[in-house]
Amino acid sequence: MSELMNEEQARRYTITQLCREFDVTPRTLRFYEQKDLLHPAREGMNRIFSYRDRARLSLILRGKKVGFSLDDIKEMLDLYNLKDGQVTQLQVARSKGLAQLEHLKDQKLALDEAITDLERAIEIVEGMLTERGIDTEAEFAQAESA
Amino acid sequence: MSELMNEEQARRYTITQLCREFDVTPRTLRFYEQKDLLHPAREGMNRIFSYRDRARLSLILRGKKVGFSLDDIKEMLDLYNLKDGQVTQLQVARSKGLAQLEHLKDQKLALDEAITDLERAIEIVEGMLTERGIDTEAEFAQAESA
DNA sequence: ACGTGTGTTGACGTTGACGTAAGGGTCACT
DNA sequence: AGTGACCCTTACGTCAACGTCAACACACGT
Repeated sequence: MSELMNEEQARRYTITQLCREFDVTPRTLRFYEQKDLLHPAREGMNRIFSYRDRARLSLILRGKKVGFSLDDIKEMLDLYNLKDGQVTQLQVARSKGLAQLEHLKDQKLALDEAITDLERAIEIVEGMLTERGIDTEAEFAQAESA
Repeated sequence: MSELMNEEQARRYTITQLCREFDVTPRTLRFYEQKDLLHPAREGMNRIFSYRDRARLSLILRGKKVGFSLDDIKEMLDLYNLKDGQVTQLQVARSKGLAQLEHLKDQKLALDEAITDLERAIEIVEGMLTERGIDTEAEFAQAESA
């Protein structure tokens, strides 16, 4: 490979480069382009991702990690271009964030409830088993994935 | 015996009765029948759900609540009929329960991480907004500037 | 010239749990 | 006889976020 990395070339990424860096598949990046989340240029047939694309991808994945839908993410990302000092974008992001946060907290409540429910159910089942003279202690978790 | 039979016979449910009681739609019960989770009898064209069906539905919904898939639920429910003192059924239920419990706990860890991530992100956004002289103190939001 | 590796483009499949449409029957009241 | 409530059927649609092909293009090294 060439030793000189001028700035322009440093800010260009091929699809597999980005895939490796962010651990996603090419299909995913093409999907994001199709969804208008990324806008890679073309060189012949091949996609060329810019530094901006890379930054957007990073934001997309972070957004996904906290449970935003791709549509939500697109909405927030699109506001980058409005340039009213980015205030609108920030306000939208904040409001969406607060909503999502509430959503996550609701999920957490439901999840905690599910966990205690399930724990209690398992205890009942184990009680029924020991009643029948079957040992349920110190067994290895039978990792039976069907 | 005859009185008991009468009581048993009295426990017949139409589709909408069960729907109202468990807050599900008719489509759902038909779907469960199609998936072999419920086995209502017919009277003419109409489904007649027995007390057993009602009990199964209750179990189905409880299973769903703790995150079991319908396939898992079916597997466990089907073991009711094997009658080896129900030991097999209990053992399968226990093992599936433990697996699902681990799954839920994993989810909980991810969820907690997502929540703190999102909280931090919101703080950053709010910081950027107050920097721009915009008020972020919403009326019902509990988040105050630190 | 050849294979290998990397890229491209659709188009269809997957998963889970149903929803919806479209059409029609039966029954009790009024 | 009409109205409305309830019931049935089959079949296709939905959502999210991709996965999985198939078929084809291009460059590189040998």
